[in-house]
Amino acid sequence: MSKQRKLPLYVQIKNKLVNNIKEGVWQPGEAIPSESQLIEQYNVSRTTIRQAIQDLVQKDVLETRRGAPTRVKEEPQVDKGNPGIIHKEIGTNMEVKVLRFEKLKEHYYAKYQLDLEEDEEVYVLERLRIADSKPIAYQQLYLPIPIGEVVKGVASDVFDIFPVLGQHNIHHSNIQEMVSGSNATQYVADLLGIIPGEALTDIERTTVGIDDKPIEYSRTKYIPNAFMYRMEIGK
Amino acid sequence: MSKQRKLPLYVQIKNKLVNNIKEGVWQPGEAIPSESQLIEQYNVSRTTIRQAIQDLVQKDVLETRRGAPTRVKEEPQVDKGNPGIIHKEIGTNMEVKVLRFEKLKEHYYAKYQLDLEEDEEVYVLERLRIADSKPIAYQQLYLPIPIGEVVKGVASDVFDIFPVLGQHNIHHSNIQEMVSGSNATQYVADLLGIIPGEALTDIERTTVGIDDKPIEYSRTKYIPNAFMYRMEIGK
DNA sequence: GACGATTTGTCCGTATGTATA
DNA sequence: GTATACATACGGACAAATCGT
Repeated sequence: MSKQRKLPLYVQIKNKLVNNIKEGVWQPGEAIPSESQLIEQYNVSRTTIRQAIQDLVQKDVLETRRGAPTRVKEEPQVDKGNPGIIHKEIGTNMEVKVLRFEKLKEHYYAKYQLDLEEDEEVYVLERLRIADSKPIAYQQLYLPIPIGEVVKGVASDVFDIFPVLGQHNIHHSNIQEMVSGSNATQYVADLLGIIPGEALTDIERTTVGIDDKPIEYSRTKYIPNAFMYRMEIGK
Repeated sequence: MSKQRKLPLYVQIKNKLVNNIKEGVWQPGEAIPSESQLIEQYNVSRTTIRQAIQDLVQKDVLETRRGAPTRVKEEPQVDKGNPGIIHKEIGTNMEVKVLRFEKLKEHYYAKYQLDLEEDEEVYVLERLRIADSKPIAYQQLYLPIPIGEVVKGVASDVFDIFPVLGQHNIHHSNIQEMVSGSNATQYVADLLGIIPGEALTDIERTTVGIDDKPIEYSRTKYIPNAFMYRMEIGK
């Protein structure tokens, strides 16, 4: 710990603050001690405390408001959904219908995306996403076995599997998506009630967990005007 | 501009710095005056100068290194495609064809998106994006007058206007995009050589500059299988 | 390579403004 | 209205990295 001594004071303070949050001393949403209190506690200047706090505000760990106490951010920032991405399916009455849910031995590309070994199995889940009784998307999800087991019971109940995974402490840290166009095959067209050859908007997604292991590889084919994809980048 | 007086000093300084960059007084890669010089020039304390600079470092506008002069970033951030966004138009031989380029008095929604006053004019640029002699997209760009003047000369030569704007020291800090589906109108279908009613992938984009003023609002309608949109988020 | 001047980074203390509770 | 909190702004000091001579 002697190396700590070489770190700037404000970084040391920052680490202490983060530790208090990690250890649950200060819960999300809770106020942390005021600047004056921290000055006394750590025996440093206001500048130092403020620099530490400002850094953490920047990282979305803390939240400051003039006049009000500084608080720990509600969102644990790891799993804040999609930083700046919104998928919106247009409709009011949403359902999902499971077409298929089984283990697969052979599916090279999915296994490649999920970084699985040649002899490992993979779960495949095919669903129809339905809005107001009309199918709007055909979705294929490929899941590693442990993830699949979690999803198994709820595949037909939940529209989005991530909250469920979150409940099982499976969190993602990285999402990669590819949006492109394709033409409906006969099979998909029949499922979606459209004409073969009609254009679809495809979303191909690979999700990686906080342990850097893939969680999910999926392909979803949307009827274009039943779907909206919104994105914001930058600062 | 008396409202400026109510802004914190460091924000005023920040704006002045950004203006110098925008006006090309300080070119990308170049050093800006030292803190001591800025203190003299603006007659404020070091704290104030530093806060302004730190804010811009945070926004990737400036770059500081202990011991070395502070410089304007070479690539004012987002220009190169940002935290993992790739738009790919599928084809080898790319062209653009300008259909229309003129000032508009009336276009409420575009003005709203561009944060313009009721009586201000707006440039509208309509182009056809062509790959291998086949039209793949119909694009409408709405630009504030000063931006439009810059684009004016090159509208038919460049596929992407941002590098051009970059050369004129107009840089963006924020992009918001909406991807959705639509059906081709008769007008657009004729332009793209498709059948009316066929599905298109729409990209609606609002781009904001480093001075927080909107640069561009655009709508592009792509033939789905001529276009790919790839995105990565997370750490 | 060494050295001094310059520049940014860290840290202290203090004072005042302004929003919140 | 009062007290408390963070936000802004000033000033000074020394450390550490860089750069030109």
